Amino acid sequence: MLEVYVQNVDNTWFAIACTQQKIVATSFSRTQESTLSNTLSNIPFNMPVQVLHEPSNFAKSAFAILKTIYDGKEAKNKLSLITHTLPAYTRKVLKVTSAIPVGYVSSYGAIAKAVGGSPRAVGNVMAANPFVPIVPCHRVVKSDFTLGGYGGGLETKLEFLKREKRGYPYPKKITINSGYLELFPVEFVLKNLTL
DNA sequence: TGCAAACCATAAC
DNA sequence: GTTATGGTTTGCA
Repeated sequence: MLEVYVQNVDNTWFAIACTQQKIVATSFSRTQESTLSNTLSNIPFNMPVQVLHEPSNFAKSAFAILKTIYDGKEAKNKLSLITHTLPAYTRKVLKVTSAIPVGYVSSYGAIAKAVGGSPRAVGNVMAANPFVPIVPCHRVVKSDFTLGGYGGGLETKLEFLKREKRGYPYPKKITINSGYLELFPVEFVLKNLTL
């Protein structure tokens, strides 16, 4: 039986679907309803679920981590995610996306170069990300540094990136297994958006 | 700039 | 099996 929790922190709703120690899905949004339905829609098969109101200790710590990430801060503790129910390619893309640090972005195409497949296939994985914002799909933008899409709305994606500004000056590459991933300072995106 | 064609993993038929 | 669908990219006018 999976446990699902919904909680409001500083005017944002967060939800967690989990076992005793592991995360199956997370999300956040403006309303309790959409947050809950988002999370429920990412639960694989039809695993039985109970929605609880009093958070377990594990849920409490998970909410704290979600909020830390949401605030644009470094999360020192990591949550363990249940991914074996997801397709292999999806797992690879989510894993590489997780390697993008706060303060940097990458692009759909750059991730495709790192893991194989096409930019559009990567976009499809982002759109279906069950672990928002733990897997930082908000740090994936188009190759011209415009925003691309975001489930929670582009405004939300932009605010996220603003909070993650770190002032890094240069792009860099990090090595993934046998390949590399290109990273760019968030400022490359923010600078472009002077309207 | 704008548009068409190529791209490729998934989910839905 | 097959098809339709993208949170894209690239090339060319």
